[in-house]
Amino acid sequence: MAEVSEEATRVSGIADVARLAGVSKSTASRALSGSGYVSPATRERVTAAAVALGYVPSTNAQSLATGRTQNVGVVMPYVNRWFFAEVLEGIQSALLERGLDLTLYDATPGSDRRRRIFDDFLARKRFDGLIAVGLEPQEDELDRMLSFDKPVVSVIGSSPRTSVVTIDDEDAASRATGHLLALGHTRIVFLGGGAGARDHHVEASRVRGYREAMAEAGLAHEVRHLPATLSMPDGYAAAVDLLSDPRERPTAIVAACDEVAIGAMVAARRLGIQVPAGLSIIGIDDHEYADMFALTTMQQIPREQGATAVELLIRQIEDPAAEVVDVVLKPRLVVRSSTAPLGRGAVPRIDAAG
Amino acid sequence: MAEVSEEATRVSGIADVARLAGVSKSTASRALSGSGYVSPATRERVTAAAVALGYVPSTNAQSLATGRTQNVGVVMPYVNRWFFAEVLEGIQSALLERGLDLTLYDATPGSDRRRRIFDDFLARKRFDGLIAVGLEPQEDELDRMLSFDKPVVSVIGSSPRTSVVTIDDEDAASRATGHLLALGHTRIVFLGGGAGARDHHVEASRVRGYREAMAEAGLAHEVRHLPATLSMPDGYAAAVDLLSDPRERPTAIVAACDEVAIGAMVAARRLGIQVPAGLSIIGIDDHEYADMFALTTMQQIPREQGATAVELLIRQIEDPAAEVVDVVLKPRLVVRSSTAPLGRGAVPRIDAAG
DNA sequence: TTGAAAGCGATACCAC
DNA sequence: GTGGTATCGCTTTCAA
Repeated sequence: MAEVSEEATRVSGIADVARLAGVSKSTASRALSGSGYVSPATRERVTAAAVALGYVPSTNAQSLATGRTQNVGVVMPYVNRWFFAEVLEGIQSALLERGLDLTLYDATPGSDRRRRIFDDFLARKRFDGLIAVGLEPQEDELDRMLSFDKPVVSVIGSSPRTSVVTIDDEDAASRATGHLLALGHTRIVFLGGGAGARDHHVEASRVRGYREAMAEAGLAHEVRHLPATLSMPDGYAAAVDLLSDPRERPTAIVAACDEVAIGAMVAARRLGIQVPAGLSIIGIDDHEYADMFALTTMQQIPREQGATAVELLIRQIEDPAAEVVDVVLKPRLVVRSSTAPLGRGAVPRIDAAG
Repeated sequence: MAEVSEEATRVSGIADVARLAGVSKSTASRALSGSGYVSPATRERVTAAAVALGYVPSTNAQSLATGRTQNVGVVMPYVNRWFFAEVLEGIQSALLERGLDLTLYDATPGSDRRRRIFDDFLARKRFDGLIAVGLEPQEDELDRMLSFDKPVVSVIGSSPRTSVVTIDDEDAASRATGHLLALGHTRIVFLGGGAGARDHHVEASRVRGYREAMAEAGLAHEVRHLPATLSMPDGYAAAVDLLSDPRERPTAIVAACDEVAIGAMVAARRLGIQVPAGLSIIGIDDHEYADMFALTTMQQIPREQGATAVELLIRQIEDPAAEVVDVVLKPRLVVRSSTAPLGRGAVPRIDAAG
């Protein structure tokens, strides 16, 4: 390693570029950053010199001088769940397109790590803005993020103090329930959410949407919510409980998300219950696996939510006075074959598409 | 926003701390960074002043002065696959413990984005070291990463030029196959891998392990590899093909990874084939869902691989002369109930644990 | 043990 | 249009 770097040409700075182009540092800087007057001829010479030297500006020096870091911080509670991973990818590509780096803060809820992230790491302000994914009501954390005096955009969750990108969770759950009602189901259970100690905004909204749809259909007495973490294994376990007793068994399930829905499907099959013949299941997400499980679901596209969040953030970085906006997406119903009219469910086809 | 920042106290720098403590900037710096001589009394006064002012050093200025960024770059092809997400979490927590930031470069294979990451982003050298996860043989990309003259550690893949953390893929597949052979199976198919254009090192090694185990058992003529992407939907689709024709059907499957294995299980159930009664399936990973699907598998713990990678990297950052090492982990067999002796498979139990 | 001053590598204001 | 120079905030010799 040592011998390589000794032979290698010293990394060149803007001073080298200026020298080679026969201009001053200031002119070189102006020519390269594109701000300020430089004659076309000079600009060309400087650019050529930069290319010739393989000049790469030091972002550190730039940041020091300008106060801009060219970097965006992303705070999210998990990275190993479909929704979050997709949002992350959406954010990443939107950022890359604009030449911005992404610093990830994986802040598992309730962990010491999370506290440290908020107390120490974020305080370094190595970002021009922050995207908070699924941080939920936690007011103190939001306070903290806003205290840095840099723009913040939330994905998921409602906050009057930041721009927000989210789906209308209540509406999504309500329409999912409506789909089942339209198929003639009345014994409809809502599965998942409300399992943790804290009140999760997304989960609560979805439960509410379900409740209201049931109430509107005059089925308030049939309302039944079975809590579970928003994960496939937990959805599976909860569904096994739910479905084991034939007398208590519903004819349809609205799952809090696709992972839970798929867990429920697996449980149903394990118990010998045909889906959708014996049980209809609808989810919310349109998860990567939804197609293979032929899952009917309310589709959201987290990748686009991530990209939108970046857009909103950039806007605010460029113009701090830009207004805070909410982008509320309406998921669309994607019908596959995990739902069927009550009592007339067809046995699912067997092929790659499910 | 403007009015807030105007009322707020100006963010304080080390100069303010020094002034408050009644010492010079240099002394303050020494006291805070812990390098160089400072009398205990002075140190205390400086520390107190720093706390009083809520001083947070500017990492940019620090980096500019020291050349250290306090930041590690992580390059990985996906973030939405179990293995990668887990490795990422492992890396993140190890980094946070040491006060280092993590910049993520999600370099989807073959994308323009990926090229840009290598050409432009990495070139900024905003990191003290790089962790490359699953970058595979790509020599040119490795060249590029090494050209920055900063330490690089790979997770997965073998490279004589960087430290590597990986499992012994060949051994894993070979032992997985051995497990099936021991149960009396002979018609064993290897499912997954080898689907893309490029030769994926991990996949190739696993296939080889399978081949050799079969050959050693005198079953070279039974060797059969069905390609598929390492994803659940693809594993599912490939398995549907494989299992549809009863005459061609194997009695056991070694899957290239758990996602493929689970896809195959779902396919089997869809086709009415009992697992393990009619078909044994073994995977490699010990995926989050393995338990719920009662999948027998060769366990690896990617989270720990990530943490190990961080350790190796730090060591090299602190001592560039530190030797390059390979950490090769041996997965252990976790027997659940997706595998059974040939012809005597029990019907799986029905409970939460699978 | 402490302080003064010279960088680190850019940007940006202000003359020319 | 272009160049000189102060500046961003910290670290780090080198004297004292």
